[in-house]
Amino acid sequence: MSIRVRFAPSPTGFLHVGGLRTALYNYLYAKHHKGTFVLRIEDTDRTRLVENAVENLIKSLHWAGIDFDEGPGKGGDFGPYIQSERLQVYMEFANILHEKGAAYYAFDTSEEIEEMRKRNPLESFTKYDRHTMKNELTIGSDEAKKLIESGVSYVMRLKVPENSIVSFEDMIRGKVEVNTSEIDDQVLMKSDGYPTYHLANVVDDHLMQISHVIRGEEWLPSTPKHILLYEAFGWDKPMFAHLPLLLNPDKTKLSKRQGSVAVEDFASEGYFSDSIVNFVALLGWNPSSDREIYSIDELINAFEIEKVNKGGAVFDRAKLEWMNFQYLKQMPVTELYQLLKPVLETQGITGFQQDYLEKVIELLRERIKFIKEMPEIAGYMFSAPGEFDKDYLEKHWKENTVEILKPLLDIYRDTIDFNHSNLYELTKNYIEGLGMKLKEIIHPIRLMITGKSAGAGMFETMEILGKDECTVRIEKFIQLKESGKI
RNA sequence: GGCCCCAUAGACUAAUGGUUAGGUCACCAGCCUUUCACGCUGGCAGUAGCGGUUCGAAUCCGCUUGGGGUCACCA
Repeated sequence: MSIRVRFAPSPTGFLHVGGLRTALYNYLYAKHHKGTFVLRIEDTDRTRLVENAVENLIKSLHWAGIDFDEGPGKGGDFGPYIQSERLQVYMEFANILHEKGAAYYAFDTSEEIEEMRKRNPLESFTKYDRHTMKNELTIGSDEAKKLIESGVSYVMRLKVPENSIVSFEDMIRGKVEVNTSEIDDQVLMKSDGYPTYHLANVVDDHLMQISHVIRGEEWLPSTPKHILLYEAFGWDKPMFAHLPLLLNPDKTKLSKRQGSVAVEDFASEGYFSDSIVNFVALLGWNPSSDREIYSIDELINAFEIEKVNKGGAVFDRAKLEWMNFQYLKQMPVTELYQLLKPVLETQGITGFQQDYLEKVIELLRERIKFIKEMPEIAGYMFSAPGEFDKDYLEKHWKENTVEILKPLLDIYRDTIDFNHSNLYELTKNYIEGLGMKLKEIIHPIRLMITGKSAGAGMFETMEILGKDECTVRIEKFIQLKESGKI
Protein backbone atom coordinates (compact mmCIF):
# COMPACT_ATOMS: atom_id res chain seq x y z
CA MET A 1 0.00 0.00 0.00
CA SER A 2 1.27 3.41 -0.85
CA ILE A 3 2.11 5.94 1.82
CA ARG A 4 -0.20 8.91 1.88
CA VAL A 5 -0.08 11.48 4.69
CA ARG A 6 -1.74 14.80 5.19
CA PHE A 7 -1.31 18.08 7.00
CA ALA A 8 -4.76 19.39 7.86
CA PRO A 9 -4.66 22.85 9.37
CA SER A 10 -7.58 25.04 10.13
CA PRO A 11 -7.35 28.45 8.43
CA THR A 12 -7.79 30.52 11.55
CA GLY A 13 -4.67 32.64 11.31
CA PHE A 14 -1.05 32.09 10.47
CA LEU A 15 1.06 28.98 10.40
CA HIS A 16 2.23 28.22 13.93
CA VAL A 17 5.72 26.71 14.38
CA GLY A 18 4.06 23.74 16.02
CA GLY A 19 2.01 23.35 12.85
CA LEU A 20 5.18 23.75 10.84
CA ARG A 21 6.75 20.85 12.68
CA THR A 22 3.67 18.69 12.18
CA ALA A 23 3.73 19.54 8.50
CA LEU A 24 7.45 18.87 8.37
CA TYR A 25 7.22 15.45 9.99
CA ASN A 26 4.44 14.51 7.59
CA TYR A 27 6.54 15.77 4.73
CA LEU A 28 9.66 13.94 5.90
CA TYR A 29 7.71 10.76 6.39
CA ALA A 30 6.17 10.99 2.94
CA LYS A 31 9.42 11.81 1.18
CA HIS A 32 11.38 9.20 3.08
CA HIS A 33 8.94 6.53 1.93
CA LYS A 34 8.45 7.96 -1.55
CA GLY A 35 4.85 8.65 -0.62
CA THR A 36 2.42 11.50 -1.11
CA PHE A 37 1.98 14.57 1.05
CA VAL A 38 -1.49 16.09 1.00
CA LEU A 39 -2.56 19.51 2.23
CA ARG A 40 -6.17 19.66 3.34
CA ILE A 41 -7.89 22.73 4.72
CA GLU A 42 -10.25 22.11 7.62
CA ASP A 43 -12.53 25.10 7.51
CA THR A 44 -15.75 23.67 8.88
CA ASP A 45 -15.99 26.30 11.60
CA ARG A 46 -17.52 29.28 9.85
CA THR A 47 -17.20 31.44 12.93
CA ARG A 48 -13.44 31.29 12.99
CA LEU A 49 -12.63 31.93 9.37
CA VAL A 50 -9.83 34.39 8.79
CA GLU A 51 -9.39 36.07 5.48
CA ASN A 52 -6.32 35.07 3.48
CA ALA A 53 -5.45 32.44 6.04
CA VAL A 54 -5.16 29.72 3.42
CA GLU A 55 -2.88 31.85 1.26
CA ASN A 56 -0.74 32.68 4.29
CA LEU A 57 -0.53 29.06 5.28
CA ILE A 58 0.61 28.01 1.85
CA LYS A 59 3.03 30.89 1.67
CA SER A 60 4.65 29.90 4.95
CA LEU A 61 4.90 26.26 3.93
CA HIS A 62 6.45 27.31 0.68
CA TRP A 63 8.90 29.59 2.47
CA ALA A 64 9.95 26.65 4.61
CA GLY A 65 10.47 24.54 1.52
CA ILE A 66 7.70 22.11 2.37
CA ASP A 67 5.85 21.44 -0.85
CA PHE A 68 2.72 19.36 -0.98
CA ASP A 69 1.82 16.95 -3.75
CA GLU A 70 -1.93 17.39 -3.56
CA GLY A 71 -3.97 20.22 -2.16
CA PRO A 72 -5.65 23.55 -2.79
CA GLY A 73 -4.36 25.21 -5.92
CA LYS A 74 -2.41 22.11 -6.78
CA GLY A 75 -5.11 19.61 -7.48
CA GLY A 76 -4.99 15.83 -7.19
CA ASP A 77 -7.26 12.85 -7.63
CA PHE A 78 -8.98 13.18 -4.29
CA GLY A 79 -10.18 16.77 -4.28
CA PRO A 80 -11.58 19.11 -3.42
CA TYR A 81 -9.08 19.62 -0.62
CA ILE A 82 -11.03 22.31 1.17
CA GLN A 83 -13.64 20.87 3.47
CA SER A 84 -16.20 23.61 2.98
CA GLU A 85 -16.34 22.45 -0.64
CA ARG A 86 -17.18 18.89 0.36
CA LEU A 87 -20.38 19.46 2.32
CA GLN A 88 -22.49 17.02 0.26
CA VAL A 89 -19.96 14.31 0.96
CA TYR A 90 -20.24 14.69 4.71
CA MET A 91 -24.00 14.83 4.52
CA GLU A 92 -24.03 11.62 2.56
CA PHE A 93 -21.79 9.79 5.00
CA ALA A 94 -23.63 11.19 7.99
CA ASN A 95 -26.78 9.66 6.57
CA ILE A 96 -25.06 6.33 6.11
CA LEU A 97 -24.01 6.44 9.73
CA HIS A 98 -27.57 7.23 10.74
CA GLU A 99 -28.92 4.36 8.69
CA LYS A 100 -26.48 2.04 10.38
CA GLY A 101 -27.82 3.16 13.72
CA ALA A 102 -24.47 4.58 14.78
CA ALA A 103 -25.75 8.14 15.01
CA TYR A 104 -28.90 9.94 16.05
CA TYR A 105 -30.55 13.31 15.74
CA ALA A 106 -30.72 15.65 18.71
CA PHE A 107 -32.74 18.79 19.19
CA ASP A 108 -31.48 20.37 22.37
CA THR A 109 -30.79 24.06 22.47
CA SER A 110 -27.47 25.24 23.72
CA GLU A 111 -29.21 26.52 26.84
CA GLU A 112 -30.62 23.08 27.54
CA ILE A 113 -27.22 21.54 27.15
CA GLU A 114 -25.71 24.08 29.46
CA GLU A 115 -28.42 23.29 31.97
CA MET A 116 -27.68 19.60 31.71
CA ARG A 117 -24.02 20.19 32.41
CA LYS A 118 -24.83 22.24 35.45
CA ARG A 119 -26.77 19.37 36.91
CA ASN A 120 -23.60 17.31 36.99
CA PRO A 121 -20.90 18.53 39.34
CA LEU A 122 -17.73 19.55 37.52
CA GLU A 123 -15.60 17.09 39.45
CA SER A 124 -16.08 14.39 36.87
CA PHE A 125 -16.69 14.09 33.19
CA THR A 126 -19.95 15.68 32.03
CA LYS A 127 -21.06 14.05 28.86
CA TYR A 128 -24.24 14.39 26.89
CA ASP A 129 -27.00 12.48 28.59
CA ARG A 130 -28.72 10.76 25.71
CA HIS A 131 -31.41 9.28 27.96
CA THR A 132 -32.86 12.49 29.29
CA MET A 133 -32.25 15.01 26.57
CA LYS A 134 -34.42 15.79 23.60
CA ASN A 135 -33.28 13.50 20.84
CA GLU A 136 -34.31 10.75 18.49
CA LEU A 137 -33.70 8.16 21.20
CA THR A 138 -36.04 9.76 23.70
CA ILE A 139 -38.79 11.04 21.40
CA GLY A 140 -38.72 8.31 18.78
CA SER A 141 -37.77 8.29 15.12
CA ASP A 142 -41.11 9.39 13.79
CA GLU A 143 -41.29 12.38 16.07
CA ALA A 144 -37.70 13.23 15.16
CA LYS A 145 -38.50 13.10 11.47
CA LYS A 146 -41.44 15.41 11.98
CA LEU A 147 -39.34 17.90 13.86
CA ILE A 148 -36.73 17.93 11.15
CA GLU A 149 -39.37 18.42 8.48
CA SER A 150 -40.86 21.25 10.50
CA GLY A 151 -37.57 23.02 10.13
CA VAL A 152 -36.27 23.12 13.69
CA SER A 153 -32.55 23.12 14.08
CA TYR A 154 -30.87 19.85 14.95
CA VAL A 155 -27.55 18.12 15.11
CA MET A 156 -26.42 14.58 14.56
CA ARG A 157 -24.59 12.83 17.39
CA LEU A 158 -22.45 9.74 17.50
CA LYS A 159 -24.10 6.91 19.40
CA VAL A 160 -21.18 5.72 21.43
CA PRO A 161 -21.48 2.05 22.44
CA GLU A 162 -21.77 1.55 26.17
CA ASN A 163 -18.96 0.21 28.30
CA SER A 164 -16.60 -1.30 25.82
CA ILE A 165 -12.90 -0.80 25.26
CA VAL A 166 -11.60 1.16 22.32
CA SER A 167 -7.95 0.62 21.61
CA PHE A 168 -5.47 1.52 18.95
CA GLU A 169 -1.79 1.28 18.34
CA ASP A 170 0.04 4.60 18.17
CA MET A 171 3.31 4.48 16.23
CA ILE A 172 4.99 6.66 18.81
CA ARG A 173 3.25 5.69 22.03
CA GLY A 174 2.26 2.10 21.55
CA LYS A 175 -1.11 0.77 22.69
CA VAL A 176 -3.68 3.31 23.89
CA GLU A 177 -6.91 2.14 25.48
CA VAL A 178 -10.02 4.01 26.55
CA ASN A 179 -13.36 2.85 27.89
CA THR A 180 -16.31 4.14 25.86
CA SER A 181 -17.93 5.31 29.07
CA GLU A 182 -15.38 8.11 28.87
CA ILE A 183 -16.40 9.12 25.39
CA ASP A 184 -19.09 11.71 24.74
CA ASP A 185 -21.84 11.36 22.16
CA GLN A 186 -19.94 13.78 20.02
CA VAL A 187 -21.77 16.06 17.59
CA LEU A 188 -21.01 14.92 14.06
CA MET A 189 -23.14 17.32 12.04
CA LYS A 190 -23.73 20.80 13.34
CA SER A 191 -27.00 22.62 13.08
CA ASP A 192 -25.58 24.82 10.34
CA GLY A 193 -25.14 21.77 8.13
CA TYR A 194 -21.37 21.67 8.52
CA PRO A 195 -19.67 18.57 9.88
CA THR A 196 -17.53 18.76 12.98
CA TYR A 197 -13.85 17.99 12.77
CA HIS A 198 -14.40 14.46 13.98
CA LEU A 199 -16.67 13.41 11.16
CA ALA A 200 -14.95 15.40 8.45
CA ASN A 201 -11.44 14.22 9.21
CA VAL A 202 -12.44 10.57 9.32
CA VAL A 203 -14.45 10.75 6.11
CA ASP A 204 -11.73 12.67 4.32
CA ASP A 205 -8.86 10.55 5.56
CA HIS A 206 -10.72 7.50 4.31
CA LEU A 207 -11.75 8.98 0.98
CA MET A 208 -8.33 10.46 0.38
CA GLN A 209 -6.77 7.11 1.22
CA ILE A 210 -4.59 8.51 3.96
CA SER A 211 -2.39 5.71 5.28
CA HIS A 212 -0.85 7.49 8.26
CA VAL A 213 -2.34 10.20 10.42
CA ILE A 214 0.54 12.17 11.91
CA ARG A 215 -0.73 14.97 14.10
CA GLY A 216 -0.18 16.74 17.42
CA GLU A 217 -0.67 15.14 20.79
CA GLU A 218 -3.66 17.36 21.50
CA TRP A 219 -5.64 15.00 19.26
CA LEU A 220 -4.85 11.93 21.29
CA PRO A 221 -7.92 12.17 23.56
CA SER A 222 -10.29 12.41 20.61
CA THR A 223 -8.74 9.61 18.61
CA PRO A 224 -11.00 6.96 20.20
CA LYS A 225 -13.99 8.82 18.74
CA HIS A 226 -12.39 8.57 15.35
CA ILE A 227 -11.71 4.88 15.85
CA LEU A 228 -15.38 4.41 16.68
CA LEU A 229 -16.29 6.17 13.45
CA TYR A 230 -14.01 4.01 11.34
CA GLU A 231 -15.53 0.95 12.96
CA ALA A 232 -19.08 2.18 12.46
CA PHE A 233 -18.40 2.75 8.78
CA GLY A 234 -16.62 -0.56 8.53
CA TRP A 235 -13.51 1.10 7.15
CA ASP A 236 -9.87 0.22 7.54
CA LYS A 237 -8.15 2.53 9.97
CA PRO A 238 -5.04 4.49 9.10
CA MET A 239 -1.98 4.24 11.33
CA PHE A 240 -1.82 6.95 13.97
CA ALA A 241 1.20 8.85 15.25
CA HIS A 242 0.69 11.54 17.87
CA LEU A 243 3.56 13.97 18.05
CA PRO A 244 4.76 15.46 21.33
CA LEU A 245 3.91 19.10 21.86
CA LEU A 246 6.18 22.09 21.43
CA LEU A 247 6.38 23.90 24.75
CA ASN A 248 6.92 27.34 26.22
CA PRO A 249 9.80 27.69 28.68
CA ASP A 250 7.24 27.10 31.45
CA LYS A 251 6.32 23.80 29.79
CA THR A 252 2.84 24.78 28.71
CA LYS A 253 1.76 24.38 25.11
CA LEU A 254 3.73 26.79 22.93
CA SER A 255 1.78 30.01 22.60
CA LYS A 256 2.35 33.47 21.33
CA ARG A 257 2.06 34.96 24.77
CA GLN A 258 5.67 33.91 25.29
CA GLY A 259 7.27 35.05 22.03
CA SER A 260 6.48 34.87 18.38
CA VAL A 261 5.19 31.57 17.07
CA ALA A 262 4.02 32.46 13.57
CA VAL A 263 6.33 31.14 10.90
CA GLU A 264 6.09 34.39 9.01
CA ASP A 265 7.26 36.28 12.10
CA PHE A 266 10.42 34.20 12.23
CA ALA A 267 10.88 34.92 8.56
CA SER A 268 10.56 38.64 9.04
CA GLU A 269 12.79 38.56 12.09
CA GLY A 270 15.50 37.34 9.76
CA TYR A 271 15.67 33.64 10.45
CA PHE A 272 16.64 31.47 7.52
CA SER A 273 14.06 28.91 6.53
CA ASP A 274 16.71 26.19 6.55
CA SER A 275 17.65 26.89 10.13
CA ILE A 276 14.04 26.98 11.33
CA VAL A 277 13.35 23.70 9.60
CA ASN A 278 16.55 22.17 10.92
CA PHE A 279 15.79 23.37 14.44
CA VAL A 280 12.19 22.31 14.52
CA ALA A 281 13.02 18.91 13.03
CA LEU A 282 15.26 18.17 15.99
CA LEU A 283 12.61 19.12 18.53
CA GLY A 284 11.22 15.73 19.39
CA TRP A 285 13.21 13.66 16.99
CA ASN A 286 16.86 12.83 16.55
CA PRO A 287 18.62 10.45 14.19
CA SER A 288 20.78 9.11 17.04
CA SER A 289 23.76 11.13 16.07
CA ASP A 290 25.87 13.85 17.61
CA ARG A 291 25.32 16.14 14.69
CA GLU A 292 23.13 19.26 14.83
CA ILE A 293 23.12 20.60 11.29
CA TYR A 294 21.15 18.79 8.62
CA SER A 295 20.00 19.76 5.16
CA ILE A 296 16.44 18.95 4.24
CA ASP A 297 17.60 16.02 2.11
CA GLU A 298 19.56 14.63 5.01
CA LEU A 299 16.49 14.96 7.21
CA ILE A 300 14.37 13.11 4.67
CA ASN A 301 16.96 10.43 4.45
CA ALA A 302 17.32 9.93 8.18
CA PHE A 303 13.73 10.37 9.30
CA GLU A 304 12.14 7.52 11.21
CA ILE A 305 8.87 8.14 12.93
CA GLU A 306 9.56 5.38 15.45
CA LYS A 307 12.39 7.52 16.78
CA VAL A 308 10.15 10.45 17.60
CA ASN A 309 10.18 11.14 21.34
CA LYS A 310 7.12 10.94 23.53
CA GLY A 311 7.74 13.92 25.79
CA GLY A 312 7.11 17.54 24.88
CA ALA A 313 10.01 19.75 23.84
CA VAL A 314 10.67 23.30 24.99
CA PHE A 315 11.15 25.69 22.11
CA ASP A 316 14.50 27.19 23.10
CA ARG A 317 14.98 30.46 21.26
CA ALA A 318 18.62 30.75 22.29
CA LYS A 319 19.45 27.52 20.54
CA LEU A 320 17.46 28.60 17.50
CA GLU A 321 19.59 31.74 17.32
CA TRP A 322 22.71 29.66 17.55
CA MET A 323 21.50 27.44 14.78
CA ASN A 324 20.63 30.40 12.62
CA PHE A 325 24.15 31.67 13.14
CA GLN A 326 25.55 28.35 11.91
CA TYR A 327 23.71 28.93 8.66
CA LEU A 328 24.73 32.56 8.52
CA LYS A 329 28.38 31.58 8.81
CA GLN A 330 28.37 29.10 5.97
CA MET A 331 25.93 30.75 3.59
CA PRO A 332 27.39 31.91 0.25
CA VAL A 333 28.12 35.61 0.37
CA THR A 334 26.13 36.32 -2.77
CA GLU A 335 23.01 34.97 -1.06
CA LEU A 336 23.64 37.16 1.94
CA TYR A 337 24.08 40.09 -0.38
CA GLN A 338 20.61 39.44 -1.79
CA LEU A 339 19.26 39.57 1.74
CA LEU A 340 21.23 42.62 2.76
CA LYS A 341 20.26 44.79 -0.18
CA PRO A 342 16.58 45.19 0.73
CA VAL A 343 17.47 45.68 4.39
CA LEU A 344 19.73 48.58 3.47
CA GLU A 345 17.15 50.03 1.13
CA THR A 346 14.57 50.25 3.87
CA GLN A 347 17.14 52.27 5.81
CA GLY A 348 17.66 54.54 2.84
CA ILE A 349 21.12 53.16 2.20
CA THR A 350 21.61 52.81 -1.53
CA GLY A 351 24.22 53.23 -4.21
CA PHE A 352 26.76 50.70 -3.05
CA GLN A 353 28.27 48.19 -5.41
CA GLN A 354 27.65 44.49 -4.89
CA ASP A 355 31.38 43.95 -4.66
CA TYR A 356 31.67 46.44 -1.83
CA LEU A 357 28.70 45.07 0.08
CA GLU A 358 30.00 41.54 -0.19
CA LYS A 359 33.28 42.65 1.35
CA VAL A 360 31.38 44.29 4.18
CA ILE A 361 29.44 41.07 4.73
CA GLU A 362 32.59 38.99 4.82
CA LEU A 363 34.12 41.42 7.25
CA LEU A 364 31.24 41.38 9.71
CA ARG A 365 29.21 38.21 9.27
CA GLU A 366 30.65 36.58 12.36
CA ARG A 367 29.66 39.47 14.54
CA ILE A 368 25.95 39.38 13.80
CA LYS A 369 23.16 36.89 14.24
CA PHE A 370 20.88 38.38 11.61
CA ILE A 371 21.52 40.27 8.40
CA LYS A 372 19.14 42.97 9.53
CA GLU A 373 21.60 43.94 12.27
CA MET A 374 24.01 45.15 9.63
CA PRO A 375 22.92 48.81 9.40
CA GLU A 376 23.05 49.05 13.16
CA ILE A 377 26.36 47.35 13.76
CA ALA A 378 28.13 48.62 10.66
CA GLY A 379 26.52 51.92 9.78
CA TYR A 380 30.00 53.37 9.47
CA MET A 381 30.61 51.25 6.41
CA PHE A 382 27.92 53.26 4.65
CA SER A 383 28.46 56.77 5.99
CA ALA A 384 30.89 58.59 8.26
CA PRO A 385 30.08 58.29 11.96
CA GLY A 386 28.02 61.14 13.35
CA GLU A 387 28.88 60.36 16.93
CA PHE A 388 31.83 58.96 18.78
CA ASP A 389 31.68 56.54 21.67
CA LYS A 390 31.44 58.77 24.71
CA ASP A 391 32.50 56.12 27.13
CA TYR A 392 35.68 55.54 25.25
CA LEU A 393 36.45 59.25 24.97
CA GLU A 394 35.98 59.72 28.67
CA LYS A 395 37.86 56.71 29.88
CA HIS A 396 40.60 55.99 27.39
CA TRP A 397 41.26 59.03 25.25
CA LYS A 398 44.74 60.51 25.61
CA GLU A 399 45.38 64.14 24.85
CA ASN A 400 48.55 63.55 22.84
CA THR A 401 46.87 61.14 20.43
CA VAL A 402 46.06 63.78 17.87
CA GLU A 403 49.68 64.88 17.68
CA ILE A 404 50.86 61.32 17.39
CA LEU A 405 48.37 60.71 14.65
CA LYS A 406 49.18 63.60 12.35
CA PRO A 407 52.40 62.10 10.93
CA LEU A 408 50.64 58.74 10.59
CA LEU A 409 47.91 60.42 8.61
CA ASP A 410 50.58 61.67 6.20
CA ILE A 411 51.92 58.17 5.90
CA TYR A 412 48.46 56.89 5.03
CA ARG A 413 48.04 59.62 2.44
CA ASP A 414 51.22 58.55 0.73
CA THR A 415 50.38 54.86 0.78
CA ILE A 416 49.86 53.58 -2.72
CA ASP A 417 48.71 50.12 -1.73
CA PHE A 418 46.06 50.79 0.87
CA ASN A 419 45.62 47.16 1.87
CA HIS A 420 45.41 45.71 5.35
CA SER A 421 48.81 44.09 5.51
CA ASN A 422 50.52 47.23 4.34
CA LEU A 423 48.54 49.31 6.79
CA TYR A 424 49.45 46.92 9.54
CA GLU A 425 53.16 47.14 8.77
CA LEU A 426 53.20 50.90 8.35
CA THR A 427 51.23 51.55 11.50
CA LYS A 428 53.23 49.09 13.52
CA ASN A 429 56.57 50.46 12.39
CA TYR A 430 55.53 54.01 13.04
CA ILE A 431 54.06 53.47 16.47
CA GLU A 432 56.80 51.18 17.68
CA GLY A 433 59.28 53.78 16.52
CA LEU A 434 57.73 56.01 19.16
CA GLY A 435 58.16 53.29 21.74
CA MET A 436 54.47 52.58 21.86
CA LYS A 437 52.40 49.48 21.28
CA LEU A 438 50.22 48.90 18.26
CA LYS A 439 47.07 48.59 20.31
CA GLU A 440 47.62 52.03 21.75
CA ILE A 441 46.92 53.56 18.38
CA ILE A 442 44.51 51.06 16.84
CA HIS A 443 41.69 51.93 19.19
CA PRO A 444 41.91 55.65 18.67
CA ILE A 445 41.96 55.08 14.93
CA ARG A 446 38.92 52.86 15.25
CA LEU A 447 37.13 55.57 17.15
CA MET A 448 37.95 58.21 14.54
CA ILE A 449 36.93 56.09 11.58
CA THR A 450 34.00 54.11 12.97
CA GLY A 451 32.92 56.08 16.01
CA LYS A 452 32.93 52.86 17.96
CA SER A 453 35.21 51.11 20.40
CA ALA A 454 34.69 47.66 19.00
CA GLY A 455 34.38 46.06 15.61
CA ALA A 456 36.07 43.94 13.00
CA GLY A 457 39.79 43.95 12.30
CA MET A 458 40.76 47.60 11.94
CA PHE A 459 43.08 47.34 8.97
CA GLU A 460 40.66 45.14 7.07
CA THR A 461 37.99 47.70 7.78
CA MET A 462 40.22 50.50 6.50
CA GLU A 463 41.11 48.61 3.37
CA ILE A 464 37.47 48.20 2.46
CA LEU A 465 36.59 51.81 3.23
CA GLY A 466 39.52 52.95 1.12
CA LYS A 467 42.19 55.55 1.53
CA ASP A 468 40.17 58.64 0.75
CA GLU A 469 37.36 57.81 3.11
CA CYS A 470 39.72 56.90 5.93
CA THR A 471 41.94 59.94 5.66
CA VAL A 472 38.98 62.27 5.37
CA ARG A 473 37.40 60.78 8.48
CA ILE A 474 40.58 61.08 10.46
CA GLU A 475 41.04 64.70 9.36
CA LYS A 476 37.51 65.50 10.26
CA PHE A 477 37.90 63.96 13.69
CA ILE A 478 41.09 65.90 14.34
CA GLN A 479 39.29 69.07 13.36
CA LEU A 480 36.43 68.41 15.72
CA LYS A 481 38.79 67.51 18.49
CA GLU A 482 40.97 70.57 18.02
CA SER A 483 37.99 72.87 17.87
CA GLY A 484 36.79 71.34 21.10
CA LYS A 485 33.56 70.07 19.67
CA ILE A 486 34.11 66.62 21.07
C1' G B 1 -11.75 17.00 39.12
C1' G B 2 -12.38 12.48 35.29
C1' C B 3 -9.70 10.39 31.32
C1' C B 4 -5.30 10.13 28.39
C1' C B 5 -0.10 11.05 27.60
C1' C B 6 4.74 11.91 29.48
C1' A B 7 9.44 11.94 32.82
C1' U B 8 18.07 11.55 31.29
C1' A B 9 21.63 18.32 33.69
C1' G B 10 18.42 25.11 33.19
C1' A B 11 17.02 23.63 27.58
C1' C B 12 17.27 19.94 23.17
C1' U B 13 18.80 15.05 23.11
C1' A B 14 22.13 10.00 22.71
C1' A B 15 22.69 5.46 25.09
C1' U B 16 16.72 -0.15 22.54
C1' G B 17 19.73 -4.92 30.29
C1' G B 18 26.51 -4.52 30.96
C1' U B 19 29.37 2.97 28.78
C1' U B 20 33.91 6.53 33.59
C1' A B 21 25.76 7.99 31.28
C1' G B 22 27.85 10.72 25.18
C1' G B 23 26.76 15.31 22.13
C1' U B 24 24.55 20.35 21.45
C1' C B 25 22.53 25.24 23.43
C1' A B 26 22.96 28.30 27.70
C1' C B 27 26.34 29.43 31.68
C1' C B 28 31.58 29.77 33.79
C1' A B 29 37.03 29.81 33.11
C1' G B 30 41.37 29.92 30.10
C1' C B 31 43.70 30.52 25.24
C1' C B 32 43.85 33.38 20.65
C1' U B 33 43.76 38.78 19.53
C1' U B 34 43.76 44.82 17.72
C1' U B 35 38.56 45.81 20.78
C1' C B 36 33.96 43.09 20.30
C1' A B 37 32.82 38.75 18.26
C1' C B 38 34.27 34.11 15.96
C1' G B 39 37.27 30.03 17.00
C1' C B 40 39.89 26.60 20.30
C1' U B 41 40.53 24.14 25.17
C1' G B 42 38.56 23.01 29.70
C1' G B 43 34.66 23.23 33.44
C1' C B 44 29.69 23.26 36.02
C1' A B 45 25.45 20.22 35.65
C1' G B 46 21.48 14.65 34.67
C1' U B 47 18.84 9.13 34.83
C1' A B 48 12.25 12.61 39.87
C1' G B 49 11.42 9.18 44.42
C1' C B 50 10.44 4.32 46.42
C1' G B 51 9.86 -0.70 45.72
C1' G B 52 10.35 -5.02 42.66
C1' U B 53 12.40 -8.47 38.35
C1' U B 54 17.67 -9.62 37.17
C1' C B 55 24.31 -11.78 38.26
C1' G B 56 23.60 -6.76 36.43
C1' A B 57 18.38 -1.49 35.46
C1' A B 58 18.49 5.21 32.73
C1' U B 59 16.56 1.01 30.09
C1' C B 60 11.52 -4.05 32.17
C1' C B 61 7.16 -3.99 36.02
C1' G B 62 4.36 -1.52 40.09
C1' C B 63 3.38 2.56 43.20
C1' U B 64 4.26 7.68 44.47
C1' U B 65 5.43 12.49 42.94
C1' G B 66 5.73 16.00 39.18
C1' G B 67 4.42 18.00 34.39
C1' G B 68 1.33 18.31 30.15
C1' G B 69 -2.94 17.50 27.06
C1' U B 70 -8.10 16.99 26.83
C1' C B 71 -13.13 17.04 28.49
C1' A B 72 -17.69 22.47 22.69
C1' C B 73 -22.87 22.55 17.54
C1' C B 74 -13.43 24.82 17.79
C1' A B 75 -10.14 22.53 15.11
